[in-house]
Amino acid sequence: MRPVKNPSKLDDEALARALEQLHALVRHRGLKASGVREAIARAALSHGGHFTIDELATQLPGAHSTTVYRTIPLLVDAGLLQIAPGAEGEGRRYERAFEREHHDHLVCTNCHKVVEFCFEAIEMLQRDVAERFNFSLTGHVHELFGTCSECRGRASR
Amino acid sequence: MRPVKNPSKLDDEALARALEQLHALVRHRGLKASGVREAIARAALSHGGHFTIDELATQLPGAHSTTVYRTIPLLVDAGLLQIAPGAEGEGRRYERAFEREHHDHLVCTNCHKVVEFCFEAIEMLQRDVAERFNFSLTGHVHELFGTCSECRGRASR
DNA sequence: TTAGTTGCAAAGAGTTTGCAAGTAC
DNA sequence: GTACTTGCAAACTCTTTGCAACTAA
Repeated sequence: MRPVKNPSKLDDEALARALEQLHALVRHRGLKASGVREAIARAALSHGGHFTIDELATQLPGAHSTTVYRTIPLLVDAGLLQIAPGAEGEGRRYERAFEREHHDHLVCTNCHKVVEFCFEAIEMLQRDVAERFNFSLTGHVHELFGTCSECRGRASR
Repeated sequence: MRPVKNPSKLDDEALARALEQLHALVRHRGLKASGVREAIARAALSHGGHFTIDELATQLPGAHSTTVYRTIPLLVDAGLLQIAPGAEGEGRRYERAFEREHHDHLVCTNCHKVVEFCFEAIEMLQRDVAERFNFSLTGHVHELFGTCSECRGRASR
């Protein structure tokens, strides 16, 4: 088990790879190139954390929110983004998936601090579960909730 | 690891305990008894799986959906129901929490079939993670996504 | 009598769709 | 020229709120 560092912004090369991956899907589907779509992709990939479609649209005066709504599923299909888990009740949130290592979350329910971790032993057991029930596994959401040491210390003081 | 049988309906005694637990909360909050509320509680507790508020309201011609929307949070606070995780995108879903053993979910992303399972080995590793990062664990969301054998068979045909 | 409960209608938030104008190829 | 893309407005779904009538205590 090990902590996962917060996703640093993609460097220019990685961004180019991501856009090429998107263009590959665009070509494959017989769609056309578009500057607005690329701008949305750039903004989404550069965003460090979890974002809603509306937040992204606000950052992009050049793109109407409807267009962002229409573009995000394409970016998900292209493997650039994924739905961010959690966010019960609010609008759906997305996060970068491209060249981002897999991680699970440990969340402090008091101060909302998030620790990202990666634990191969758990992933192995998940594969066992899927096999046992004859599922072919494509993903998972795994979030642990609790109280961090700081908050416990603060509470007992 | 073992599957968790679909929650069989509560027997009459258990149902009575659940309703008493609800009435305790109602009294504690200074609310009043109500037949409609009890009917909603009965229907929610008797429902075998995950349900939306609208589905529940449809089963209850005697209760307006607005009333169900108003009642469900009370049932959650009373420990009778909990939000069913997953359901990304659709309306929120609930499931029984009262006298129901803990379980995680394996969800088919194609037909939305849900298998509930319980795997103590994973729970142990979760406790290890929490300990490693000095968190005191209070809960978790753990859902595996994939394609079930039926859907894979259908797709390859 | 007082205060919680209910149904109905309307308001809100988030998201999707129809359409006409614009644009890539 | 054909077909995809975009912005705008409207529609749609899910959920919440305001209000008047009803009801438990």
